[in-house]
Amino acid sequence: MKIEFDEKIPIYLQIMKAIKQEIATANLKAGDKLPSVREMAEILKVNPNTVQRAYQELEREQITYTQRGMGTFITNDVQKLKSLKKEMAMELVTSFVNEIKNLGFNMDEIIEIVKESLEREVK
Amino acid sequence: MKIEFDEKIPIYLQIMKAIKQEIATANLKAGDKLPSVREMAEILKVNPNTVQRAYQELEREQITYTQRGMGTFITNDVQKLKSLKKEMAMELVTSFVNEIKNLGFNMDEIIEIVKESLEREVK
Amino acid sequence: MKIEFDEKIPIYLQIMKAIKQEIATANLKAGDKLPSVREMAEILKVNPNTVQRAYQELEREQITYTQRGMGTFITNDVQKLKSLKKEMAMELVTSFVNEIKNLGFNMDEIIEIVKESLEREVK
Amino acid sequence: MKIEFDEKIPIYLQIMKAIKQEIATANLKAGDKLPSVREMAEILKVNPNTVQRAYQELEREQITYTQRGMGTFITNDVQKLKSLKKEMAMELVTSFVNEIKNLGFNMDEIIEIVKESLEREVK
DNA sequence: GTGGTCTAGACCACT
DNA sequence: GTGGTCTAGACCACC
Repeated sequence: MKIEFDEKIPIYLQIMKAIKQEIATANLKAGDKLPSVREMAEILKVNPNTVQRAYQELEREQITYTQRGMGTFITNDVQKLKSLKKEMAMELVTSFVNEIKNLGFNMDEIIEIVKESLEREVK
Repeated sequence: MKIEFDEKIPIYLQIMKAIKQEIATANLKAGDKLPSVREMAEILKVNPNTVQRAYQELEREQITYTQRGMGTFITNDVQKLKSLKKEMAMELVTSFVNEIKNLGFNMDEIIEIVKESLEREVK
Repeated sequence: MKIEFDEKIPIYLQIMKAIKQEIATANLKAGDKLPSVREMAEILKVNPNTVQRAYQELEREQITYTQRGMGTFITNDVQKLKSLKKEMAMELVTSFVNEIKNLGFNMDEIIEIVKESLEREVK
Repeated sequence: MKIEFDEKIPIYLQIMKAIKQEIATANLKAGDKLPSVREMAEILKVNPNTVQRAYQELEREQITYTQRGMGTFITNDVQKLKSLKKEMAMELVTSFVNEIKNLGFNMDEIIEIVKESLEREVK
């Protein structure tokens, strides 16, 4: 796992997001062990406390759980994991749609520019 | 102008964004006068320093200019204003497309969920 | 505010508890400002980060809210504050009753020893 | 013996407590043999090291003793066992009374809510 | 001045 | 080796 850190956003949030993406794309699955706090800190060239913070918040969101002295693991609640992907997508889409509407685009125009953008990526 | 402030994002950024949206939707046009710092602060129930900061940044981006003793005005550079809308849209779209791809969706799925989301809004 | 720290329990939890007690006893009321992180750290002879952690958790429990650059305040949700005292009392009582029952005491005996204990305190 | 483990409290402490409760309720009596470390670990679905630690601490408190090759036994010091129950009860009561007072309840109120709680349990 | 984040380094308890 | 907590000290953005 590599992350291009955006200076403007707290690192621990970016770590959380990266892990959630790994889950959404099924690179991380139910029950999988995350790298230890220290390992992950090493990998990301970041202070262990920062990783600790990210793991802590993930646990609070019940995306992970920790076993004392054993490590941190992805939750076994498969339902939770499924809905996670859906939720993340929904949040992205609705906030995008809202914002773009605020700029005064109508439905057809929105579809249009999304398509354009996608085609550009292909090239 | 009313803003639902998101506590997690700097208020001055949210003010800037709102003003840019007003421009994009042509509610604010070239040469229009913005409310004075104090008025705006009053309207938004916000510290005048915060409005000041927003205006300052807008000027740095050459979206507004100030005339001593007269107030702050939208730039007369119509070209600038047109490209503003385009830029904002492009930024929204590309970042959205990137993020949603990171969740493992492919092009067709993306178009699909955007359409779904738009239809839901209509109802 | 002074706290006799119990070495065995995380300091930030003890700070949270102390603040909750201040609320329960109405020493802190809705809207009151808490000492700044640094002030409180000074008062309690504790690292600011530790106070920060306590304040953060209190905010997550919606017992406080923060205003950027202004400080940390007790929530204005009076209902929340009322229920807080009740909840804390309930939790104490039920866990106490459960534990003491586990030791094999019956209802009359429990009442008895509580009374004894209270009388002893009086002297 | 089954234990609902609270993740936040050291498991060995919870095991110790459970055993003490068995003693207090006379399910375990002077001279009784405890399950072997391995058996207990099997029963509780716990690491043997953890059980080992619990047994060790109980011995340090002179609540149990071990006989080489024979196993771990409840002490024969009946006096010790009797006082154990009393001590545990006292500790529970005094800490409960202190805490509830800190919430601003007076003696009558305390008796009142304990009674309420007990009646609720009966139903 | 205010809270928020981060690093560096340390100690502890649990497995 | 694992996570959890704490200190010390620093920098930043916001009001």
